[in-house]
Amino acid sequence: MNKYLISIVGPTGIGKTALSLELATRFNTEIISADSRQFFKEIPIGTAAPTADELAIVPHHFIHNKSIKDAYSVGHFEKEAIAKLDHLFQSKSVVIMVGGSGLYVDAVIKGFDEFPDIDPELRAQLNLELESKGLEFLQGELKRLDPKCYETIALKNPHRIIRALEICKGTGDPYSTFLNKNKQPRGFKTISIGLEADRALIYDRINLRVNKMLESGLLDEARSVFKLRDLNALNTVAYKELFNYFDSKWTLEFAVSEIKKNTRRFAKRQLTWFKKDVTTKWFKFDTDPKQITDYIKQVQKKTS
RNA sequence: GGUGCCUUAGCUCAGUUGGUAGAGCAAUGGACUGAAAAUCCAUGUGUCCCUGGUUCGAUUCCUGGAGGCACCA
Repeated sequence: MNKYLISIVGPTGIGKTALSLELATRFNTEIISADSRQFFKEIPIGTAAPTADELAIVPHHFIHNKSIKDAYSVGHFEKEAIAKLDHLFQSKSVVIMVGGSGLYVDAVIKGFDEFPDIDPELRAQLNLELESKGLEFLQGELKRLDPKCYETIALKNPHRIIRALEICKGTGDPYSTFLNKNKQPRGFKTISIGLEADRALIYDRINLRVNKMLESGLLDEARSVFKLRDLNALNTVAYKELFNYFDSKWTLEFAVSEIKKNTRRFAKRQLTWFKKDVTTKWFKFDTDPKQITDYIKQVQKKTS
């Protein structure tokens, strides 16, 4: 019997959570989250994680299961998510995945190449070198250690360069030699559902949602993690802007408008990523879930 | 009512000694293999308020008008 992962994608605030609850109920199944910030239990409001009421309707996985203090990355997530799916598919033929983070969604659906774990000290050191010697120095290092990667990488992007270098230095082998190995085939088929709306409407919904977050206590939440501000998990829209307000660098009004702006830009980047997958079937955000259910059943019939 | 200043991109403004224009921000498009709500790349946006006049040519100079601001009444 075929196993199906229903992957729901779309820009932030478009209604993925609501649709996932509907579909999970209709298919009598559970939900996997592929959202790089909703893992963290300390920051539920600013990440628009499902509420306690919503979590009570359907069992969720990878929501509030980590602390912002945990070192966590897409590689860990891929392994945990696949293990969870294997388990769920023992009793379910359909599982729902809701994803706001394109890289995390692809990690589950398409898989990644294997990389050894790298000592975090190495990245810290490279970041210091970036500051003291500049990006050009790191580019030169990469050219020396992995000329093939140097040809194709975004040379002005420090994160990309540092990632490649930490693999080169940490393993002794060029980064590019780890890429495009045979990936493990997935034991399930994926049906990808996208939610869309006019850009102006997406932006309106984002602006409204930020206001709602503030009403729900976003300020207190941000204040409660303020002293941990350097953690990567808090390099996140809403928190980083409010930290500037707490520092008295920005007024609250300005911080809020920056949160809205940066959330809009985030939504745009999500759309750019998700539009690349031509297998995704796009629906208007307010489409009747029954119609989407019918589409899924149709695809199941065709591919079984 | 009088006097002065202003009106140029979505916003704030610069500029053209007369040859139809450019910054910042916003916006838009894109990239992405363990930082991804991260990080990085690329790109314009126009009745230069309206109306006549002078001029080969006016957004620029002049007349008149409209709107805004300030001061004086």
